[in-house]
Amino acid sequence: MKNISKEDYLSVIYKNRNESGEINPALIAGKLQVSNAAVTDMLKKLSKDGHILYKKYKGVKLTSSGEEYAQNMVRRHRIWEVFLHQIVKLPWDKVHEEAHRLEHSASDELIDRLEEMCDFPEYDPHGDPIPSKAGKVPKLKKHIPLSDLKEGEKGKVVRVNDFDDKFLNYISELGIKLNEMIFLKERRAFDDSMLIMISKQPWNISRKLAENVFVEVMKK
Amino acid sequence: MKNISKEDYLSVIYKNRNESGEINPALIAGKLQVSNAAVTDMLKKLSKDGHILYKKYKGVKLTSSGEEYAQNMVRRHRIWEVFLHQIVKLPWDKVHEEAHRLEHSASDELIDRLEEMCDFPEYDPHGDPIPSKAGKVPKLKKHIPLSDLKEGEKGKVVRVNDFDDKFLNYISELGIKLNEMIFLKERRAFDDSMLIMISKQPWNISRKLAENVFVEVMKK
DNA sequence: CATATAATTTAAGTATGCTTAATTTGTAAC
DNA sequence: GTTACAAATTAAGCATACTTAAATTATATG
Repeated sequence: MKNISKEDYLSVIYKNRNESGEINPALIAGKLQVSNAAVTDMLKKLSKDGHILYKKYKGVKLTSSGEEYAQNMVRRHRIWEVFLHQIVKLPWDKVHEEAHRLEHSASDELIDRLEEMCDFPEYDPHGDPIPSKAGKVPKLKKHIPLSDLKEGEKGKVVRVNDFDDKFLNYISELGIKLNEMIFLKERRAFDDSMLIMISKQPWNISRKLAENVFVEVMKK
Repeated sequence: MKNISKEDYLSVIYKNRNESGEINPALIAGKLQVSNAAVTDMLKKLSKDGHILYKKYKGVKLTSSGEEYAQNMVRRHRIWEVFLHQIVKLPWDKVHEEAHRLEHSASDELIDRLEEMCDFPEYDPHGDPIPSKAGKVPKLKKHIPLSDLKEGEKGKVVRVNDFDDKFLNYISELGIKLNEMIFLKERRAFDDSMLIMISKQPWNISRKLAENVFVEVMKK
């Protein structure tokens, strides 16, 4: 129970860095709901531990050691999510929060056992890939945000952002879940909202919502 | 993830207080492997929180609020133990350590769900009673330490102390487990050891070991 | 009943991970 | 190329939960 904060920081860096592997302190602060000063503090420690490359006022990047550590934390989190959903039968929109608390506590052996019980899943209940014990990360099918779907197109939900519990709760009420089909009927330019159909039910959704649901475009 | 230490202190007090509900700081320090000074420190905080009655140099006692809190922690721990053993199939002697890490993290809702999955167990894998959500603590059958068994008597294992992982591991190797029959063949006065039979296998065990295994005396 | 000793408490100090406020730096706009 | 602004860092301080060493208290024994 010692490295909870460090583990959280490394996870956030791993999950939110850009294509070149960099991330701004302010983004970390936002995700973790702490001050920028707290982030600077922790970056120094992580740097001293050899988990990140860090130059003052320059970018932050994971070292291979940091990458390994972070990837393992992400693995732990996602395996807990699958386990809680698949075995314990917690609802899809509740597992994120619970898994976040448990991910720091379990032994590696328990995580491996849970993975086995879930039959070595490749994706978590939100569609995010689960790194294997050996460090392999399953590839996702090509997908785009729902907000980029064109009028008249159909998409299959392959991933949703789990940035917020209320968001998950809400889309779950709309019937949005993994592998569900969404048909984009109409876009309303004036407020960027859009009318979608989910199993014959029409819903009007905001751009913000659509940006956090990812679909594989289906041929008509 | 805030009250880990407080929760541990309250659990230890709950589980180790004497018949009049009191406990010495030194015993707490021993169980938690911290200094006596650390205990004094925490006792002040727990007292300020209203969880214990505490007078300097006098005894320590749980208030009803502290009792409730502690009992809930014990409940959480023991439900995790049963779950890890019964559902996850971890070996009997491994669940204590793992449960200890998880007990602080799960939500009350998850604990209730795990309890339901295990079919509302009354005892954990070491024979300790599990307080119900309503606060009821199942009674144990009348039992004595194995060290008090007389030569020629037979006892059924109803409980073992889970004070130490190595201890559990060792007795598990001897074949000692819940509901197992133990026959006391001979006592050796000179070193307080004793010769026992477990499913036709003889073992010589120390007094220390025998003091931590509890049996229900069986009629011949 | 004085005193020795063991348990307990206090005092001072450490590490971690935060906070707010002040300062420094990088960069984008003029 | 200044300058203005936002982002990042430093500084000072706080809470938690420990540590060791010194002081205090309870009590057990002669």
